[in-house]
Amino acid sequence: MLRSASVKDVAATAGVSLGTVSNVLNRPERVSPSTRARVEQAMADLGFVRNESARQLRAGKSRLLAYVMLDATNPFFTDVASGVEDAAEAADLSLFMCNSSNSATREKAYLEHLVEQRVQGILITPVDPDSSTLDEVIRRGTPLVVVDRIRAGDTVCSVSVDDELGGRLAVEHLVDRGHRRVAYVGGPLSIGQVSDRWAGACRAWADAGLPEEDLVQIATGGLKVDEGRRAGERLLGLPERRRPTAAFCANDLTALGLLQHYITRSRRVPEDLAIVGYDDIVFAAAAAVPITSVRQPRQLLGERAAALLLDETANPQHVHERVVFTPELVARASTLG
Amino acid sequence: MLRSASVKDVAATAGVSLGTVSNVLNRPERVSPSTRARVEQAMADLGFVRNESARQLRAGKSRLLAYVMLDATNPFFTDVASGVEDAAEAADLSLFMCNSSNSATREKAYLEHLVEQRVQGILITPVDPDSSTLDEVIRRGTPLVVVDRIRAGDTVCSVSVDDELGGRLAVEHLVDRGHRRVAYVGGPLSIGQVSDRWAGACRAWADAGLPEEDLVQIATGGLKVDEGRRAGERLLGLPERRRPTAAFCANDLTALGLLQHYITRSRRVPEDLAIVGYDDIVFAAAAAVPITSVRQPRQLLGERAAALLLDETANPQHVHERVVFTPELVARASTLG
DNA sequence: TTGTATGCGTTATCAA
DNA sequence: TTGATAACGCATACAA
Repeated sequence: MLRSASVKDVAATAGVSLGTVSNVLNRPERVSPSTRARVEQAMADLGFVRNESARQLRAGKSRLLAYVMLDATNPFFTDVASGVEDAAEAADLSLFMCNSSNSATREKAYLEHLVEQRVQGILITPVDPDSSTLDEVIRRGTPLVVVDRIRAGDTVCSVSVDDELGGRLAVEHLVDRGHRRVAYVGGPLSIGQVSDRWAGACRAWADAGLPEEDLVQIATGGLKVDEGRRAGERLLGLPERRRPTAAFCANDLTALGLLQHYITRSRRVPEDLAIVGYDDIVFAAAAAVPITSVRQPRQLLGERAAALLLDETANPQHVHERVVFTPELVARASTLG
Repeated sequence: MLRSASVKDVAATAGVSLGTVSNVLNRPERVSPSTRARVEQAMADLGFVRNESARQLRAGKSRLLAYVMLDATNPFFTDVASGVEDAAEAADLSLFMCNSSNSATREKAYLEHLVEQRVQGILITPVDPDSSTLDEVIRRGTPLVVVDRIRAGDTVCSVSVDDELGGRLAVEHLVDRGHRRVAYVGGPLSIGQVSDRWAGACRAWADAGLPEEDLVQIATGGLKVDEGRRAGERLLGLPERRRPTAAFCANDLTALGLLQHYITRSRRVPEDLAIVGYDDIVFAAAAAVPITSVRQPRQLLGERAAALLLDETANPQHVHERVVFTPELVARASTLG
């Protein structure tokens, strides 16, 4: 099959004009049943498939949406993606999923491609929400919505979750459970999430009237399982009387690593260390000691972001919105004993 | 920005012909430095972006590759995807990632779209490798490679891992560790993987000269964490003298669920139950009791599949190949005590 | 009800 | 070195 059949080919074998074939495709009611049947037969015989590029060119716009994920190996983002997917499907749009893998270079290359593809719009969890790369995209005419991050200024819509509140919920819970020396595990602080959750943690700590120095920060270089393990090492390396009795981790991956380090060293969770994670990924609930975690409405995040994007493309009076969802603490054995 | 600038617009503002603009884009060496500068300036001023649809239409083919995943929430597939992504990037192709979420309907819709997009080729882990939907795609001219599944006949390339061998490795390991009553946890058997691993398990069991009835099957309805938990319930519901001392799970998700059920019931792993998983996802190694698992070369699977696809698109003498990789057992605490 | 003609943006061929 | 023109496949306005 060298070149696939075009409307012209179909027209020829059906013995009708090209316009009629097009009518069969787009306004079948205008075509008499008999010719329609003939055309449809010809299409079947030739294995005719619409050429989307040509349609797009003609239409002046595509029926494509794109979601640029920050890290496809983090279940949090695949859940967001699933929300986006549902929304795209409902709007009869195809979804282009890309994974920047936390690389600004890769992200930029993808954005370049997407703009060239004339996607209707881009949903993105950017490596750096304030990068000028995003402005460039907008300047060139592709609407963009930031997911799970906040961007300074009001040039785009964004959908996120209140991370400071999340941090507060986590630490309030630990304080309620009687903990008076707590570690915050996460990093780098340059990630908005990490610093906001830390800010919320500090706030809750101060509100409880506890001394500042008893909320310690275990700074990590990232938010993967391995960094959690290393945080465990550092905690166990502290002299016992100064060692925190609870840890609040900036995400579940680090929480899982930390849990593993403690358990494999025959420490008990929550007796030796209570743990709170963040994101409530399926593996948090599935851990040997189910992990208390701050849940974010992941699917909803994706769905809502897609809705904003669609509004921006369709509605001339669209105004940029900043949607902030509320997180929720899910208490499990890792803090309840 | 209503309509983005075209080559024609660029030509007009630069005061040159349309052909010259095209030359600047595609054969800059043919254009005198001064006019080239003028054209480039105009492109910058107008925010010109190539229209990929038009290029595609003109070229007669796209620069798109697609990977249709079976389940984006399973880390196994995101790792395969990352391999595909690397290969696509190296070949300067964009990658369209889709997620069928185990739904044949959704899969079909995606394939339809992809064929219309004239993607160069499709990598797919199909819901049903023998479905005629795949034939339809091929018949309409889009090359296709099956990933992590095998399809009867030789109409397509496929890349997979020897699941029977994997099953054998798992059970041999358990037999070596002295287990004489073992459960196989997984289902439904209609999934090739599940039945092949079971076949391998049986083979190893027979080779060890052990009585058939002591390798028991705990059939599950799927391969998620929850099914693992339920399998745990069923195991603990057995009278102790007939209860298996080890379980081989058809994937890590079920292994994690099973592990959790045992641990939260204060059973010990591996003392009360040794556990072997399959896939060696990051969460297997990260479990409180690190899980022994059969590792598959996930990234490589994706890369190799992409390579086969690219060969099929570029090489007229391409012949379909069936690549089978060898799995490897990674022993950890869940069987080593 | 059906046919004809035009243009979307790009690239390549050929002429100037 | 640059310019004019045709073609890719489709959808639509308009003519028959």
